[in-house]
Amino acid sequence: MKLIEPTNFIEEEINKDLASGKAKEVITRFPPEPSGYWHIGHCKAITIDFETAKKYGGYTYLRMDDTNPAKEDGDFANSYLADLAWLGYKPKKLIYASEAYFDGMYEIAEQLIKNGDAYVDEQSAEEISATRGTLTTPGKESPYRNRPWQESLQIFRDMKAGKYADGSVVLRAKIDMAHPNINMRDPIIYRVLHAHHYRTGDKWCIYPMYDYAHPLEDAMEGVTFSLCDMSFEDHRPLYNWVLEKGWKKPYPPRQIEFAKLNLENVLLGKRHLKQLVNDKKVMGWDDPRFLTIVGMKRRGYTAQGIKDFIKSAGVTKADSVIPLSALDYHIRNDLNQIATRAMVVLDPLKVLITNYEGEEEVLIDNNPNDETAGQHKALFSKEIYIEKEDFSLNPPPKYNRLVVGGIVRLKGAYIIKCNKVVYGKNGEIDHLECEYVPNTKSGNDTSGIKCKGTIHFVSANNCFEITIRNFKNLIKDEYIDPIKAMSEGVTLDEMLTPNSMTESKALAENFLKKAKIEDKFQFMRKGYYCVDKDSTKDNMIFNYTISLKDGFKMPKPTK
RNA sequence: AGGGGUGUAGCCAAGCGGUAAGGCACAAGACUUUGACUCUUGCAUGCGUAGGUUCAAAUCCUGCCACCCCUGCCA
Repeated sequence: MKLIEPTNFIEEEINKDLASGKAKEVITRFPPEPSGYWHIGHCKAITIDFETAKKYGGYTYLRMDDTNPAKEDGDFANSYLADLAWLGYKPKKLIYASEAYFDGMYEIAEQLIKNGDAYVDEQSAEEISATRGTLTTPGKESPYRNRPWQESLQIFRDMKAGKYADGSVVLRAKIDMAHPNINMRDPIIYRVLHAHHYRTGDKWCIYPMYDYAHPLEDAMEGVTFSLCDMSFEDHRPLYNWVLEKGWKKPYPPRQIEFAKLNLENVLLGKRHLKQLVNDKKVMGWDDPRFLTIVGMKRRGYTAQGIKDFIKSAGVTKADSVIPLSALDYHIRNDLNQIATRAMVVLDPLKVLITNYEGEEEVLIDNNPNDETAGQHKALFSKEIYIEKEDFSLNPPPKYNRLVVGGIVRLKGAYIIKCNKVVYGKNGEIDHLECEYVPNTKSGNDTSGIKCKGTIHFVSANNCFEITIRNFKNLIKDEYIDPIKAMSEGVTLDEMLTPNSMTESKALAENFLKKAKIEDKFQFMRKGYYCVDKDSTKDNMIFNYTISLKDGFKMPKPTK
């Protein structure tokens, strides 16, 4: 296997192992426990696992790390397959650790007992906890620690046969109760659990612990590099101990840790998201305000944008917190290349073109940055709607939209001049009276008139009402680190932005009637939106994905 | 003297003894029939800190400081 030009420390380590012959190929795994929905943090791990292996011509397994029947559920496992496919990754194989490796792990456990490397402890959970010692003091050895291995083996077999109650006995690795690393103080490697497993049913009533299971799963699978987050760094000595005592074969897997992804003003914890779902603060796990995969997908984020963001963040061991603006950048960047342009007036103001009768087609580029995207037809007619904020009675400096007596270009159509503001009974502006300049049609402008502003519009004869779902960040700006805030006593409720989801109506070009769920559009000059799954034939709902960058700083109103 | 990690700009991050890449954000300007996109320019005499080694140190050595993780029969 050839070496590559490393782009991060993990690849440097892999290169070293490949060069020295410690490893022969790069096979990785992504090992979720099927007990919750994936979020953007998982995307980082997934991306690293899959991209790293791919770069070396290796491959990646998707392995359900389902060693705890009390927490796991097959629905989650199925959701992962869909999420992974959406992200654009295809695992070499889907493996359920429970089905594939439980037998092998059990055999190895018996071997460990026979070798004197593991023993059955009959102390209570409280006793085990109390004798583990503390961060600064060593633990005490269990009275069962040096019992004959034959005794341990017999009990272990009886545990497996169902003769012991939950919590009454455990199998422990015999390492060192005085070890400065607490993980090495005779860790429990098997516990009794009479629970129904979503894959293996009632076949087992003893289940291996993570620290014992993970290295053996990796080894049996043929994984060569087991990449995980920094919180497992302290577990690496145990990972290696299990391999050394239980696996004993050449080319064991190597665990390498990297720092996980943290974002400002974002809550990702399963517990907290679940609370928000249960309390009906959001629409569900796929709420567009969540950075779960299903949430981001519904919001209109693209897999490409998410992956670009993750790659841009890099792979290191240092703690970091990335502002949301970095994610926004990559989402916009990708959407800019793929989203179809459309004209939608979010807050309509009626305009009558006094010197125009009838109607005519105008052509709008589907994507000015992509010639192959084609064009679609919009309409110009006597009665149109423009955005309220595109007209001003007392314009701020550098305002180049419509003012009384001023001109503006209607995107794809004519230049118009505003002659009169017509007020309604309540004193509000009812509509504008404008005239169009005949020889200024887009693509055919012979007038020579220079017009600074271009605004979007819809024709009354070519629009329909849609529903817009607007989103604000779920967490208030001041809570950059929500978990920390909670630890300081702030409640989840206090951190929530009030009315972070609102609905409004807008007028869209008829062209948008054909749009299907998840289709992505740029509402010109406003932002990116996508069709929500709640849409019906009579009520199309568009989710606000993200705004366009706005270089014009609208000054505060003058009065 | 518990153990394990990490400190480079507002935020990420290259750098691996030869004189601080790049991106985000921000600012100014050009272009523009989207105030988008694109383009140009600016943005660390400084690499947690104090010493030391060297012709030369973000890189090597020593001390100190700060922050993160670890006492589940969770993963």
